[in-house]
Order: sequence, then C-alpha cells, then structure tokens
Amino acid sequence: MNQKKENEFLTNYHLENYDRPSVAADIVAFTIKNKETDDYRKLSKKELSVLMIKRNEYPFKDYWALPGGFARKDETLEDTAIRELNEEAGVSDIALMQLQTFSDIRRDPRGWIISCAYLALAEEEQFHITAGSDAAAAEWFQIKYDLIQEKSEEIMQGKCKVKRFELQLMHSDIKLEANIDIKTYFTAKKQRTEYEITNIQGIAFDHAKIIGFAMEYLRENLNGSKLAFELLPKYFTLTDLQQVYEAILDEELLPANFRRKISDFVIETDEITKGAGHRPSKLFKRNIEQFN
DNA sequence: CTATCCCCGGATTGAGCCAA
DNA sequence: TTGGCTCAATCCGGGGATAG
Repeated sequence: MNQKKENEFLTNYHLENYDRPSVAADIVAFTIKNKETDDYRKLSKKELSVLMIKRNEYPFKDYWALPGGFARKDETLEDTAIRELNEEAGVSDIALMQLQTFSDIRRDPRGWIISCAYLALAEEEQFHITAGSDAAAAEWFQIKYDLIQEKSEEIMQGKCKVKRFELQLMHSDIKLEANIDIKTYFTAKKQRTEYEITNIQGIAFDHAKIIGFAMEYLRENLNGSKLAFELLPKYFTLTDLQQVYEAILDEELLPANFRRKISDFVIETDEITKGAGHRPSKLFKRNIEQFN
C-alpha cells in the first residue's frame, strides 16, 4: 500500500459531499407478566408484554412508540440502544441482541432515517420500568398477534403468499392496533418477504412493523433456542416454561408432548415449589450446552 | 380443638392410536 | 420409525367438612 497516496486521498475526501442518513436504534423489550387469579389454587396466567413509551415531542407527540433514538457521534448502536432504554424507561443492565435493520424510505416523516432494532428479553423485575426523562410514560403492553387471513395469489413468475396479522397492544384502557401483511414472493430462484402495515392506530413510525418482525422472530426461533429461558428465572417449573411457550405462540400445547420435546434442554434439580395449593412441582434449570 | 377424609387443581408418566 | 396426540392412572398439598 502506498501510504502517501492513501493519506492524500483521505485528505481530499469529503464525506459531507454525500447524502447520509441519520441512524437510530429502537428496542423491542419483551417480558412475561404474571396475572394472578382470585383462586389461590390456580396458577397465575402468563401474558407476553412489550415495553412502549409515550412520546412527549413531535413527530407523533402523544403516540406510543418503542424506546429508541438517534445514535450519537461517539457511540456504537448498541450503546445507543442501552442509553435510550435508560433515558426513556429507566432501564439498565439488560442484555440486547440485534434483530434487524429497518430502512423503508418513508419510515420516519423527518427524513432519511435508518433504524437498527434490538431485542431485549428478561423477567419483569429485571427491567425496573420508570418513566424516564425523555418520555411521558413507559408501560408494559400486553401483546396479541393473531393470524386473521391467509391467501395465495399468482404473480408474473411465481406466486405470492400473504398473511395478515392483527397486532393488538393493551394497557389498562389503552388499546393500540395495527394490521400487518407479511407478503412472501416465491419465484423460480428466490424468495423475498415484505412487511406492510395496512391499518394502524396509536403506534408511532413503523414500530408496528418492528414489533411484528420481532414476534415472527420469537415464534420461529423459539424451539431449540434459549429465548424462552431468558424470560424465566434461573429455576422454573416445566409448567412455567410451557406457559411461556404458549404465551409466545398463542397456542395451547400438550403437557406430555411438551415435556418430551424440551427434556434435553432442561436439567432437573432437587428443589421443589412450596406453598402452592396443589402438588408441588419440581424445579428445573436450563441445560446451556444444548442450545444452538 | 384435633385428626381425617374428600375434593380441587395440578404434576407426571405410561400405554397406545394414527398419520406421514 | 417418528412425532403428534389422547386417555387414564397416580401422585400431591391445602382447604373445608366432619367425626370424635
């Protein structure tokens, strides 16, 4: 390499001569909320919930959005995500993993803004939600994500499958909604998937799409991964684990099958639950070596 | 008041059927 | 053969009811 020419090139290179996007990080934080029942003998119900913040500035003032914000010059996007989670929801010390980049042309009305979405999974207590300084409120919304329509149509060189999902986010009286069409185009050589929001109420930006993507990711990668375990304490019962699966998949599973299927991923301990109004259950821990 | 029994709601497991 | 499922049996802790 010719160092002199390299330096000369860099001196004359002006980044500002080119169009550049702003870059942001958004966080999809999920947890399992336990809803107690009035009968002490019954188990609490588990609900999958997503963290939303109420915006206190324009655009989308008073709408609900995922926590997130712009990257600063001196930080990585992961740093941005961690900082925004803290500034907007008072959350710290949570593990994040990168989910996907969202770069639709008009995803943000302010202009060319690319967002990198991060996924955070943890027990509710680990989050310590408080409305941070940069948001009017931070709340857990119970999430429902149901397939409501499925069709397949012929296109020029193949076919297109469209799945319409209804996303509902609920927190006390507040209900946010969106329909998300997931279109998968199958042509001879490749397959391509697009997400499209067809109907939206109360959710800022393209965040309904990001939540939909995160739900798809969770459901597709649940089996054989540690995802479900991140939402549980170190020691848990198999029923707890099954209920987490059911909350994510929105589907009832059969205990006998479930136990057989996940048996390699858990290790039995000598501990049992106490104080429940029924037979005590064994506690298990995750078998880390088995995960992909 | 105390010892028991029974029921509720669950946990766990084995046998066996069926379809791919 | 494998996985998905159903069914039935058995085990258990806690509360209410009951007999002593």
